[in-house]
Amino acid sequence: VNRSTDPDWAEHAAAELKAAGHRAGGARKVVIDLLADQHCCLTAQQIYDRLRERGSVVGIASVYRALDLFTNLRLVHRIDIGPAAYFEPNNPGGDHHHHVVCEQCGGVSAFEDPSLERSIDRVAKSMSHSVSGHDVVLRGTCADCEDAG
Amino acid sequence: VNRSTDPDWAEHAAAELKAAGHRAGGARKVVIDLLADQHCCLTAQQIYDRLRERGSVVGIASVYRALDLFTNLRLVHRIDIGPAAYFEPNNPGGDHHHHVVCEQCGGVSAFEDPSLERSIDRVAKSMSHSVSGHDVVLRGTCADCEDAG
DNA sequence: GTCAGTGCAAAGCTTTTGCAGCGCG
DNA sequence: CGCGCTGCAAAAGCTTTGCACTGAC
Repeated sequence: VNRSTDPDWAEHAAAELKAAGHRAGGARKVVIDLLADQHCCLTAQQIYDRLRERGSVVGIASVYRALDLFTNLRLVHRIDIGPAAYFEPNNPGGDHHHHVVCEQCGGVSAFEDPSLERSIDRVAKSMSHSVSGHDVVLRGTCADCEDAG
Repeated sequence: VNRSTDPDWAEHAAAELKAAGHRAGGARKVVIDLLADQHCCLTAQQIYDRLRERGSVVGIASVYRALDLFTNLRLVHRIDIGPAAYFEPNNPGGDHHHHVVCEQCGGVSAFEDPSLERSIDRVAKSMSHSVSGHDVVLRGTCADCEDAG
């Protein structure tokens, strides 16, 4: 769960945008490229900051608009953790994972577990609600903070 | 997962507050009583509105302060869904459940599944992160919206 | 040339904080 | 009768929206 740089996803996202009738603006491109480089989820603010560090001057409103569009097209996945929303590439097919949050430092990391997925799928099928997606968030203290505290 | 009114929890919460050295203010009491009456989680704004409907004039700041205190004492459980935080009584021992959100109407309902819990506990134990809690959120379309749409 | 996409600034929500006064213990 | 709790109002995040302008097609 630590793959960096996913050119396949970036291409996939660009193709889906075009297919949905959207033009290829500059802000969307750099947001896609940044997301494709990440190994875990980021907030809109983190994306904005990293883009500016890289020299891409984009407005934060464009970051939000891009993320909103990508989320609606199911190109990115949105996770609500505490007061902010986190975003990450939604890889069609592979790499389905969930998140662990450190209550001390706020750090977010990823994990995956096929048998947990099977449990969730089974529950989802047994409900009257139709279920199209899910999220699991574990909360606790990460190894670093455990050592420090 | 549809038990309304939980006087046991209200008593428990009051006792824990006292034990932690807190005074019994009016705002905290009505928030506890309201939460004890609910069958599912509420946002701070919903709690504020329902209290005023009932004739309890409390400031929304006091609602937030009460919820923050209760969460720290682990008397209530906080769930982040979309842009807002939801709160519900944290029943010691029984009634551990999770939530399903309707993407159409925004409605939140509860479900429980012991085998899902076992899956999560097993994953939690296998991590370097120490894990003290977790949440599962399913997203989809509820039966009513499915019929309507 | 048209209109989607963009950046900036202002506004909207949720949540937190400052402060004076009330009231529990 | 002190200090914790409360309500109001102002402020502090996160996110969305209005608007004029740029640039993709």
